Amino acid sequence: MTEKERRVLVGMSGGIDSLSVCIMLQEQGYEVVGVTMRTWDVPSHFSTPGQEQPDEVLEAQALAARLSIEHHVADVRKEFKEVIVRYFIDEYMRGRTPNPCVMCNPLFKERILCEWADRTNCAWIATGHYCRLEDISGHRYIVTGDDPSKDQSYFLWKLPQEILKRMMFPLGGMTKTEVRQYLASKGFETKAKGGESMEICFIDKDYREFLKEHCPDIDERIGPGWFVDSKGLKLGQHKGFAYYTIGQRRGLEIALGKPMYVLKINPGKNTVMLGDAEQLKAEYMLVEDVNAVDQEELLACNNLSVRIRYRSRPIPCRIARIDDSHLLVKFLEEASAITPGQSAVFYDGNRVLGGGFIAFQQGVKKLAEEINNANG
RNA sequence: UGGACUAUGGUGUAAUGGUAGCACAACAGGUUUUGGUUCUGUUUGUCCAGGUUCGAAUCCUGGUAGUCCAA
Repeated sequence: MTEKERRVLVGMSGGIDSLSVCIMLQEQGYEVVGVTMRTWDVPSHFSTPGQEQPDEVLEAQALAARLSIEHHVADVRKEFKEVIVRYFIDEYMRGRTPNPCVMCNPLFKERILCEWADRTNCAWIATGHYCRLEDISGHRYIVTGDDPSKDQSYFLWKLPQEILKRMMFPLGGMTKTEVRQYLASKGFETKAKGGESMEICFIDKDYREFLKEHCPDIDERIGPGWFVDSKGLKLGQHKGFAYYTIGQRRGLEIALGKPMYVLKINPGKNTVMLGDAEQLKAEYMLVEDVNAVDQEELLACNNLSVRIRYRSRPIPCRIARIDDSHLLVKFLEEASAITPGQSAVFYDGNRVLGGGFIAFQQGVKKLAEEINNANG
């Protein structure tokens, strides 16, 4: 084993999970280097007057010092704003619902960790994600973590093979409870009992406030419009389509005697369509920007299921290829609130075969019929 | 302008003269590495002024407002 292969870079958030990763890898004989990314300064994360770094960065530094590991702070605020925050705002302005964690992991976090790994002579990169890796016939797959309530494979479908081949996810075989117990047994009792680690997440409170702050002309660009029903009948006024997302119920400020949900957002007409829970259900969906470990395998899989949002069971499905980056998905069980912009992640059992982003669903039924006719 | 009807939380509605209830909305909390969902909890009301009654959302009188029909 070369010197480089003994060195592993850990993305340290200052939280419970990444700390546990550091300790575990140290115990396994690795030389651990910690990197903490300063992505976005959330005002509430500066709890002491005059401090220059946000709390999570200070916490990570303190933990690294306690473990006597080399530690760096990567100030990536500018890029984060230009890439992730920009994407986040643009998606809402297009009438879609962004999936920032999905974009952030491959396009940002892991890429920057790679750069730092090269710079610090580390062969490996580790994070505290709850998922596992499996190598099958030359491909490396992400597999769900063993703690079903914590599994984070959904957010990682976009990671390319070249990055995956350097990665380690030491927590994939553990439950959150086990991680806490482990941490306590290593002398971090207080930390182990602490609340969930504070996210490195730029949404402090409500994303709507965030949009207004960082897109000051939003209300000029997309002012109030109409809530309509599925027949186009006006139901009331909305505040601007960017403030809503498919499946949303609360915050509509409209009383119709039964719960109403956002069915569709039409940015062209600035209308937001509402309906009941029944109308939210879908048989088909269109997925774009498809990215598979092995496209042939994905298309041929007959045990396929798809997750259309984090924290939901994968839904059994069939897929048909439309072109290189588009798929038509047919759900075999009930699916609800198909939300453009969110990720669709395909699984064979617990193994991620690929994913894509949910597209606008215009014409999806017609497309499905055409494909059925062509095949039948 | 004549006639008829109605008036209950933010909205829509219930309550033989006897504790004003329901749904939706709103708010708060829990859950949660995106948004949304779900769960738990909470607030808010009898148009106004009189009268009858042990007791009025309910009955009576007047006012006010709205809707409908007539012109």
